[in-house]
Amino acid sequence: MPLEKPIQPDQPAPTLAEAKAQFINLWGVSGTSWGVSKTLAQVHALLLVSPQALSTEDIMEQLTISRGNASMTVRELIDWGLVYKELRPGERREYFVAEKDMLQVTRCIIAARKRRELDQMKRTLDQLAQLPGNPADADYQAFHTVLSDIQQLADTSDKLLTRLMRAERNWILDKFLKLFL
Amino acid sequence: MPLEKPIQPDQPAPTLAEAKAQFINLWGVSGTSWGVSKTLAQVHALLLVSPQALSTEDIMEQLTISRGNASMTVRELIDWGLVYKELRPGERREYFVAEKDMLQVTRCIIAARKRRELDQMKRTLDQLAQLPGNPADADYQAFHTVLSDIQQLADTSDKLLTRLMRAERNWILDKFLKLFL
DNA sequence: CACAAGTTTCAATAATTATTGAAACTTGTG
DNA sequence: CACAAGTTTCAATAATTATTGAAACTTGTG
Repeated sequence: MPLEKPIQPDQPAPTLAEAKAQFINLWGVSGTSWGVSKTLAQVHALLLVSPQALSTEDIMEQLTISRGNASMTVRELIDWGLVYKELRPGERREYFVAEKDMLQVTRCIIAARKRRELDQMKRTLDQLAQLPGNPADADYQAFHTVLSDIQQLADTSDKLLTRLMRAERNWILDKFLKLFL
Repeated sequence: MPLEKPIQPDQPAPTLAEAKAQFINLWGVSGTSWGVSKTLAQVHALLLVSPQALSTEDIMEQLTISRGNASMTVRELIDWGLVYKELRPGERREYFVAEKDMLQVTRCIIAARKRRELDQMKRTLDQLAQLPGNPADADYQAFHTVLSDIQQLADTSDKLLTRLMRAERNWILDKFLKLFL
């Protein structure tokens, strides 16, 4: 709740905490239009703007979410490769840090979305394209044209995304953009 | 319902109708992982594999959805630029055809997703970056670094998507892929 | 092995999002 | 302008998805 509507500060300029809260809020909203849960995006944002590693307890407190939610969400972020566990010798409690290199973050996000949105579809398309039918039927041929156009498109996207994922920072900035824009 | 579980055909090979039904199903499932409603994706798929234009009535019937749903969904597809109205002289009823050129379809989808996912975020980011704070504070600077990294990333994505949208078929296939893969 | 300090799971519930369907609207025609 | 043949809107409801929180589990230590 303190993160949603920060109290009016004494000085006119917003405090750092407020700015962070707004950022977490923005990321949460954007997250839902990106197809991830609000909480996932918010935890990611919180860790991105935290200089130190945070514990599950910290995350629960700062975002006012339940322990279960925090635990599951952090685990998912680790799966995506966006967050790392930080273990402190002699402490039982686990701490979490976000990957701060935005290029790396982008790679993880592209990889995750590709897995979710593209790979499954390609598998099913391949299967569909195999269904044999009457090849003399004009209607059937039209259907197959649509199908193979989509397959080609999926393949092209796949290649493009794979390439982007492997891209180096300089490659993106220099070769790519300067060449094409 | 006939579209969900097609009855066993007499001949071993699947009928065209079955293959189409499976495609509509696939597209519907993929749609949800792409963040659009199942119905939107299904109506699009249905129109993609229909050689003739279909009326609202046809769509309702073939997908067993309500009139309201069919009406709203078709209107949204028209907004996206994926479907056109076809008016027949002397007829009150409206018919709908899908854009069949997959390159064009891709452009529409990229444009729509960019609008939804990127443009709003860029606007809010710009706003956030303006919030002034204490520039001497190291913590504050770290925050601003994250912010401007994200902005740069958003800008790069924006340019890349804009470029892709304008791309010609041959440009994509030849120059782009052959050069980079 | 008992306990403390944590983490994870998962059934119940809350929140969100999509869909229905009846009423309101639009448009062309006699 | 009344009516027929359609389309659109939108409040109510259904379906889906996210979240809670208590119970089960895990792990290290005396």
